[in-house]
Amino acid sequence: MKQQPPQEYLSGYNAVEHEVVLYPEWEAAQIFNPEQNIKDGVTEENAPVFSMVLPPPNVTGILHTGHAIMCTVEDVFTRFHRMNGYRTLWIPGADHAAIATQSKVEKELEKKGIKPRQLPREELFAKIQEYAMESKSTIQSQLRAMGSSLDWSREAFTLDEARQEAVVEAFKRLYNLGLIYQGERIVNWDPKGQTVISDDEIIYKEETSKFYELQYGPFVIGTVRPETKFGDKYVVVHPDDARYAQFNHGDTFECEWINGPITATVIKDDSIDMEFGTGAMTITPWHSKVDFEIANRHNLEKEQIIDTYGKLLPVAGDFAGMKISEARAKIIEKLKEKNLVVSEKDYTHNVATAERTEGMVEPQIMKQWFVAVEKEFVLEHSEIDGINSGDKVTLKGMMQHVVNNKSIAMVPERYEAVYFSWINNLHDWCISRQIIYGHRIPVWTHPVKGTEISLVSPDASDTEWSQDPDTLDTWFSSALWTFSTLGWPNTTDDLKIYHPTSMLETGPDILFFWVARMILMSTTLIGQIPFKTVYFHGTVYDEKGRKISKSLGNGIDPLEIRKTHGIDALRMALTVGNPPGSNLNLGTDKVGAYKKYTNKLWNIARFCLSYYQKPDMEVISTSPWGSYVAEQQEMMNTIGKNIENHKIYLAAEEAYHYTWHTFADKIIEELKTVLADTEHADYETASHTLSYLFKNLLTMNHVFMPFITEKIWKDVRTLNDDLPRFLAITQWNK
RNA sequence: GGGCGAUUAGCUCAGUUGGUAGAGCAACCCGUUUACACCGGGAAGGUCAGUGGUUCGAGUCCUCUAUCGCCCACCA
Repeated sequence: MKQQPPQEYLSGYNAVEHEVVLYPEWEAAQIFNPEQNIKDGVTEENAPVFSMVLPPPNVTGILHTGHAIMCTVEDVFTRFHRMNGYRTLWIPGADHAAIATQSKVEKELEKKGIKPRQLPREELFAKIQEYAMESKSTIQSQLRAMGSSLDWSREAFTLDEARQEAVVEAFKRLYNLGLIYQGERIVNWDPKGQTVISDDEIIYKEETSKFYELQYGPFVIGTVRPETKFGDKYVVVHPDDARYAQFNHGDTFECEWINGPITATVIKDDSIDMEFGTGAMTITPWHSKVDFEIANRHNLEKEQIIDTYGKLLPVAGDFAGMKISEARAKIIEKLKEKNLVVSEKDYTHNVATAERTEGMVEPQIMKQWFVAVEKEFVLEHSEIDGINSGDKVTLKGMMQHVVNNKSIAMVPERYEAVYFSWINNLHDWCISRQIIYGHRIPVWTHPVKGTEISLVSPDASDTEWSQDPDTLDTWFSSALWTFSTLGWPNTTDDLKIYHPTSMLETGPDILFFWVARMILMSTTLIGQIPFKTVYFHGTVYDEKGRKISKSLGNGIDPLEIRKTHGIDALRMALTVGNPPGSNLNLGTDKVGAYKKYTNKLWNIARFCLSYYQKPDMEVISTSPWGSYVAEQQEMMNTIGKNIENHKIYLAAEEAYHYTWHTFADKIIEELKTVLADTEHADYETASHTLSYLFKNLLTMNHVFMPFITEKIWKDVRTLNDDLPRFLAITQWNK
């Protein structure tokens, strides 16, 4: 018998209309909560576990294609495992993104004429927090819009109460192990942002500036930064340089310099490049990393020339108080008057700028907090392959070990080499920042009673306790993410069940910032790897392969495309042809192609719902179309295998191809002639077979296109009421 | 300077251990009384960047080159 499909199937598929209804239904039924799945009998309690954390989006912006790709890929893996009987957990959250958030809010305050740095600390913090909370709720709703099957009951924020507890505990343990220390070191100072930043937060920009050769006693030295040269009293040459053979290490000489005569010392050091310039240079240890190291090797004096606002100090004499940018030309003028400029030419080189503020980075020697990556310590508790509890280890060593022995696998594999090359050059991690938004360094000092690590004052009645004014690098708290979201430092069931997590899916741009730091924290603090597999998705470019940028206006806004094409279409476009680690050139055309696909599926449903009846396997077994059943089963196996092997780009394409060119073009075409005649001898078997294949077709497509398939499932259930309430919790192979 | 990736149909890209080149989009021809014109059918389109090699056989493995992209380091 034949029935009318629901009225809405008579026109094309309207994506948004269904999307906005379905997500709240999923959420209300808590089907993305693994414990609820067990209660509902969807998952066995002792089933294998699939767990994953969502890389927490920064609270500074709105969802972009990068987020969309992340949600999509992760949701495909999550839904697939949930539908295959795994106890499946995917945890949502957001990152407070310390510097990024603070500088964004400060800019807005400045526009209103408010000087943010003059506000009391608490007041500025409150304003930033207010912005962060607002932005966070926007992002949450956008993650839902993508169809992400996240367990919202476990939502976390890197700066919420539970995570503060985790951060303080982590700091305390590392401090007690001697891995966190405070030291005077040369650091990257951002005068614009008024904070230190880590090496990884530097962006090098090409710049053409003047390269001067200056007469320095008997030497000619080169520089692009004459404004730092006031205090230079060491000239460094290579020990093997024949040109300077007559000078010995430690020789001194008098020479005329910017502000009058000085006494200079000759230093011989291997690090000098004899080919470059004259092979002689003077050093400014306070404001250059390389110079700092040379000075340390030879025990030379260091003197600060530039203050933290980028202005010259009294050592500059007449130039004191000037900004370096304006001082440079004037200094050269004076040097010319003194006849000390030998030559000048254009020179292209890279200058260090701060990622967030885009200000020039000015190295400074400062007292900061560091994590020691090469210091040996005893790892009390270890579940790591190849490391025993009580072994002596270093952070660097463990970070290398777990990837080296494949405890953690990266997909694609080539990122392992990138990872190792970074680790090999790793220096101590500077974790203190001179901003106020973030986790405040939990170090309290007392003039008499010493130092304590805690979130609040060790003794509120004793006002002599004072807390370190700095905050922690935002990556310190996100490095704890795989286990802080599961309740650490408390010993929770969640930790036991879901950690180590199964997979981390993220962009390769945060391999060092985040992936490596998570490995560091997890191995050290809980003696486990944080995840077994790291899957790197590609970067999205436009259809011409250009970077997405605001000025080009070439980005696809997921929320706009949602209105015109629907999320399912976007998800397909982001999945097909997007292998891990390779870039994805995405244009509206591609999304349009998959919009047609959703419509195709819609029309398949219109046909199949007309002939649907509860499939009876016994009837089907006598069907002349048995090969279709076998073929579909094989297809689903292939798709499943490809997902397990991280080839979702192939899996999605296979589902697409099967749906369109096998199911629609072959199977429907063949069965429709039989179904047109209710008296046909094969009518019953045709109807049962079609219904069965159709039901599986929805399952097959659900992980990629959750909305449309779930909507159709609802209509299938009206004809087949013993099916699970949601397709999202229906088993893949049943 | 060091490293990685890419180069396949007009465009965007697949091509799993080497065995006669694939998809989508675009363009071309034909076809609309009931699943769908957001469609169906058909045809067309490629010395797989170049070079040398291994092999019975190379888009696939190895050499070198070119172009593009990315990452890391950074020289005063």
